[in-house]
Amino acid sequence: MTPEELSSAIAACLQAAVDAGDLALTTVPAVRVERPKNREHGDWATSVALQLAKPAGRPPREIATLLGDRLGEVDGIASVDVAGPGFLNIVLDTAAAGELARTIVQAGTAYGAGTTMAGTRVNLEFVSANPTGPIHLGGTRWAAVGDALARVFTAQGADVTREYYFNDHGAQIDRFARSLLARARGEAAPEDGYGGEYIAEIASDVLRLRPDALTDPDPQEVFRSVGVTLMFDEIKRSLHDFGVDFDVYFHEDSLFTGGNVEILLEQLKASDTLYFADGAWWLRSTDYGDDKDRVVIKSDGRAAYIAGDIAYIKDKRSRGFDLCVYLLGADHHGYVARLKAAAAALGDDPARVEVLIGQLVNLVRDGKPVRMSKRAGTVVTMEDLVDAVGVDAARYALTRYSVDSNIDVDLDLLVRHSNDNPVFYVQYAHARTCAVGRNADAAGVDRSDEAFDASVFDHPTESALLAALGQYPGVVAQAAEFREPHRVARHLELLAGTYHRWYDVRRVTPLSGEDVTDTHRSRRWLNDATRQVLANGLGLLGVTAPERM
RNA sequence: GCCCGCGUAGCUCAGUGGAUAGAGCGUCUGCCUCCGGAGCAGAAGGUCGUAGGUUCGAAUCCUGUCGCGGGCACCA
Repeated sequence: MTPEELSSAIAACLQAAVDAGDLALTTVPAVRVERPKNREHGDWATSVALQLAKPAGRPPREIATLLGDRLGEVDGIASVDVAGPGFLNIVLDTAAAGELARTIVQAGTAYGAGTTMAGTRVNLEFVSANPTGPIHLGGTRWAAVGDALARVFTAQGADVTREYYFNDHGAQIDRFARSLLARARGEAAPEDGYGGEYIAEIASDVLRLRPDALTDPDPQEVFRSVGVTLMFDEIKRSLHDFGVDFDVYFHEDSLFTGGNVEILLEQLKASDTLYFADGAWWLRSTDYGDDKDRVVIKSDGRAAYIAGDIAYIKDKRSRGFDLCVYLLGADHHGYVARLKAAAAALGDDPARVEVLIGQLVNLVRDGKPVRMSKRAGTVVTMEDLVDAVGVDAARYALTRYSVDSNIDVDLDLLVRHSNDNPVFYVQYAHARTCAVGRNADAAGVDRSDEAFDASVFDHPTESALLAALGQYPGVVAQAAEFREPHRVARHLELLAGTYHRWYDVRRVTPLSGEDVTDTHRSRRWLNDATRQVLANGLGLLGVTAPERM
């Protein structure tokens, strides 16, 4: 019995109590069951009776007793106790709890998948770094988190499009082009331009592809178009090597071709969300929490930057997405209100635009913060990080924290103590399950259906392991609901620890001289179920699940 | 000044209003005569920044306050 099934059973008992007139409730709430910290409190516990005390107008313990009596009759539940102020502590039949091992093995890679987002078409935009340089640490964090989030959404049945907004339109690109040109001519970088070795490399690559670049009538344009393409190819390659491939690379430039933005702006003037003042057209972004309204059409009649954002949202929605999610760094948090207002200006429901703000990554060296600067060349790139610790460790380390937290990355420390990364703890647990499986095969401990006897799982570590396995689907659903893939990583760490403790006290393969029994065979199921969940979870994070380390 | 996020063990961080607040790293003590010691068992270590409030119950919700990070253009 999984926590979800137990939760449904409790809800059913509540409904039955209401139907029988034992309990006065207008609505039966969602029932949350949790794993008590204290094992004395049973396998699972719920505080639903405490929550219902007020609406039902009854003392919590009375409700708990009434509910517990009904719950005790449910198949698979061994006992129900009322404790403390009105908690219900539930103990499952060993066999009912253990059945989960078989369920998981049979479900395979599908275990943990859900349907909470079934049928939802989601556009998930992340990274979207300007093609004026390689992806740095911050972008790397969003690549890891965004891709994991996409996988989590997909696991909940969503149809996800990973999208990268390619800013190839504005003044920063011009600065980039001028920087390349200056370098090719052997001049110093422009005052507002970009430094760094990569500029020299790209400049020389441009010259190799276009030997005539410097003598072209418009050399800067040559460096712009070829340079941006080269830079973008490099970004794509870094992302690919990082295990992140986008479905759509959207070029900002394409919004402006054919005068589409101008046409849109004319239409927008009719929107109540826009108004005319001081010679310009403004977006009422303050209605969505902005500090001030934003200019959409400047007084010179030209489109402001935000016009592109509006056109982009329109484009996304016209492609049929139900939900447009943006994953942005905290340095862009001012965008939230603007994007919501932009959706409203289009006559759209702002709730369809969801902006996730993640805190920034700090570069630290010897415990001291180092300011990253493209100009100064003190940027740590995605490639630097991967070179230092590898893709698995990098992705895991960037995904296991809440995006609400700033994280520090100390490259020197990472190189020195790369085993500190909990990814190895989790991967090791997976490799161990595989090793146990190999040994079991060699000893003839097969996994036949008729040999499975869940009632042998009578050790506390087995109860704990089954509980952790049972919680996994709920964790994935929560990760999707709250857009927090780090929950998956944290649960895998819990599961790995639980597995190690079980491994320490229970053998799958018999000692030499002993016979293979159904106890061993049943444990094989549990071992393999654990392997499956670890593999599924690591898969959601884009981290490999090695069979050997 | 205004807005957003954060403040939990020495360090890095988990913690959908519930029972005795957790993990990893670090420190200390044990465990390899049989499935992987990249592991396990145990110990030490906390006024959950701070002051109030709401609640039967607050690390969690609300308000003030202090500290840290970020943002506040007719730039893009």
